[in-house]
Amino acid sequence: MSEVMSPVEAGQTYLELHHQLHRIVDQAMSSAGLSLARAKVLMRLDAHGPMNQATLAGLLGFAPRSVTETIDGLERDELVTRTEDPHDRRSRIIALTASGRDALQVAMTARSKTMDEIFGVLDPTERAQLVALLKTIRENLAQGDTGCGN
Amino acid sequence: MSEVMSPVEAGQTYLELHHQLHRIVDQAMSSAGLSLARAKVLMRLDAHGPMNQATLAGLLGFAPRSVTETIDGLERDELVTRTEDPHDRRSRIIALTASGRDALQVAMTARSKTMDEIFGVLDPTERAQLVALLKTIRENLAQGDTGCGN
DNA sequence: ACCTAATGATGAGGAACCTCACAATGAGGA
DNA sequence: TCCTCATTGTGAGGTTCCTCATCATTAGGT
Repeated sequence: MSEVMSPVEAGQTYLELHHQLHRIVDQAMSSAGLSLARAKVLMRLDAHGPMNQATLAGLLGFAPRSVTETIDGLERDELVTRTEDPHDRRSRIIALTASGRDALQVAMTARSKTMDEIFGVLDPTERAQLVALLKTIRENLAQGDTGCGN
Repeated sequence: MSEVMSPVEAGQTYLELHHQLHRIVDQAMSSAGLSLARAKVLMRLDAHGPMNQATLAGLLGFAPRSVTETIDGLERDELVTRTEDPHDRRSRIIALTASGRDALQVAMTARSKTMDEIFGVLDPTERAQLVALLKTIRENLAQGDTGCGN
């Protein structure tokens, strides 16, 4: 415990949690009707309003191709609409529908509940600590990468 | 910063990093010849010796079906072998080959380098803190779930 | 011995990511 | 104008995960 903590050991611990945590959150949200991936998209649309897929890809840190696919599904389920952009005939504007907004709300409730279960075991000070550490990592990540971060 | 840190906010930060971090590590390792997923399997085999797929699934926290698929690939590339279990005709024993061991070594080097880049920005005390927090989360996770954790 | 239940692996099918290649469009310079 | 280059979205194809159904085998009770 008080041994020297190598980056590799830290990474090991992180990666072990990684998989489990993602699955737990995704499962909880899927049960509520929206997978984590879909919710991520809808959250952005809710926060920033309608936008084209390229912008969405930038915000999410996804490849454009991945956005196409996710939107395909969301459109099929009528949670978003894809309309032409009058100013640029290449681009399609994605917008939340009313059902999309409803679904998002339900999913976010489930999400919060799951987050409480997972991160509620830490006290507020510990959570602040954790977030500070993660942000430090994120900041120094942004250097050599795609730079989409947030 | 000194605001109250809610579980949801902490989770938000965690999930944002999640995707990026996974991709960075996976890409680095893939460039070195072994994807993260494949390396995970090979690491377990290296650490625990030959075993059947169910055991492997338990150790990894994967669904058995996922192990079958990953092993298919590894076997195709001759990094592992699948042999009959003389004591149980349902089961197949997975074992590392020499090439598998070599590939793993190369991949682990790449992995370490990437971990250094990511977690090296924290000092040892911070890393210890991070690991402690993650372990706290993991411990309390094990209650309601598959219980494969490590 | 037999019948039932648990277990090991896999087929089928799906979701969420990716890269690479490409058509259509837009934008800017010569 | 026209030529080139960047950008938007998507087809094609791959990987890594999943669940659910199924088959073969083993194990356990009676």
